[in-house]
Amino acid sequence: MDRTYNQFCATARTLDLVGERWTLLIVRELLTGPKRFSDFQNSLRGLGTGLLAARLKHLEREGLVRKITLPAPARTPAYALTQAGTELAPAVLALARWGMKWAMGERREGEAFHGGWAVLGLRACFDPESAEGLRAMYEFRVSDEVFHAIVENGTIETMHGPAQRPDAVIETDDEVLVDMAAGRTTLAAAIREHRAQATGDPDALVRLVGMFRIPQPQARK
Amino acid sequence: MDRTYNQFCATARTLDLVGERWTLLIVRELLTGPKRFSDFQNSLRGLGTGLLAARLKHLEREGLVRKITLPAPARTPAYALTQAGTELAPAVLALARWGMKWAMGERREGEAFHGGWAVLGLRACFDPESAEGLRAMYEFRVSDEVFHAIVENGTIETMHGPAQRPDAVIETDDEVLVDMAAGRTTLAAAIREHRAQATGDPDALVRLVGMFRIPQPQARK
DNA sequence: CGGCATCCATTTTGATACTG
DNA sequence: CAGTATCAAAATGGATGCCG
Repeated sequence: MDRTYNQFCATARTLDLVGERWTLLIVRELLTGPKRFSDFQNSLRGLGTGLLAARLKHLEREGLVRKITLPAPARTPAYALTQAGTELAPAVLALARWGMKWAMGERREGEAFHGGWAVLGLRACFDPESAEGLRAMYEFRVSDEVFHAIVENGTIETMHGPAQRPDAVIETDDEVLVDMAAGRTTLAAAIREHRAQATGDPDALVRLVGMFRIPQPQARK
Repeated sequence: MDRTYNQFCATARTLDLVGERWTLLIVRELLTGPKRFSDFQNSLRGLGTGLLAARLKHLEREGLVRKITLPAPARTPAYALTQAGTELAPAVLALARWGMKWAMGERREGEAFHGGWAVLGLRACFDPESAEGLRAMYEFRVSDEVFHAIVENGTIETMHGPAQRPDAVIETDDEVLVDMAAGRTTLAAAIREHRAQATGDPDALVRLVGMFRIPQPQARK
């Protein structure tokens, strides 16, 4: 372990820290908020407990992740990104944008799916210009998971958990999100076709559906 | 081989394609233009010929890399990025920017260094606003390697090889580039202190040195 | 639940020798 | 120079057992 490329290069140095298998997916999970050990086990099938523990320890040692104790009443240990870890977001989102355009297509047999991934996908497609002058809070409920998005000053933040005081609430299920990820529908169309229920401030909803630039999928060649 | 995360997620799908060891560094090399098999061997120490061949074959099969024949008089085989491969640039550059801020510091004992990496670093730090309205071509000569940069419409392209008709030429050596990468000097300071020789259009040179926003290195915590 | 330790089968990698 | 072939070392995946 701790193999290094031994290159004085910013890309190589970064990959020395986060380039090993599973590491960037752990970061991806943390981009929507702190996670417990078992949260990772649920969303990262194939990653054994031993390797997960080793990866978390490595990220902690390297100052990308901090071990925390969840506030009462949970009081259970969890992991959160440090500032350095949080700032990996642009890189992870760039990988996600590339994947949306060049690598998504249909869901393959046996592929796992979690709502949080789609929420991060929305963030990756966020278009600051479309959100100019808007300040709004949205809540997404999807199959007993809840996320929220805070839009402000042309920025978006997407996190696990309920919103404080949402301007609008969107309720839907995994199937719709999968269809969106596969490019078969859009947020606007899903609402129009009653596959997603939207309530709250109509203005905030209109702004929401125009806020994302979803890349047109392409074949690689 | 061809292990997959088995997740219907854009980030995971991308990492299925380019997340294995060495793969993104191969892409990094190709971001400054086509490379021959031996070019990779020279810049990627530790990557054996067998694994290199396997990685290139994989990238070719997946439509990220295309095998080409270099134009006369070379006529030797080489590898170039496809459109899909080229569009990995934002992700690689995002990783590089993170590394400049959070992972660079001093050059460590035994770390390799190549001018091309610094040139890519410049591209990663390029600030479109600073280059607004500028159209210029620069040539960089550093220890028997030559690169050029084309600046146009707030975009930059940095490639291996001489410029067609450079507006300015900057000549320097690895040591200066290492100092720049370590944050110990800047392009402007290096020219001022005669550690880099700049010739050509003074206007183009003034614009050049103001064109990059080099991140302030931070300690992770 | 949270997490570490251990054992083992399988993959991946690194290094080198070899060939057209 | 452009790769193949080969083999040893390391990383991973999966299971299981343990302990607070």
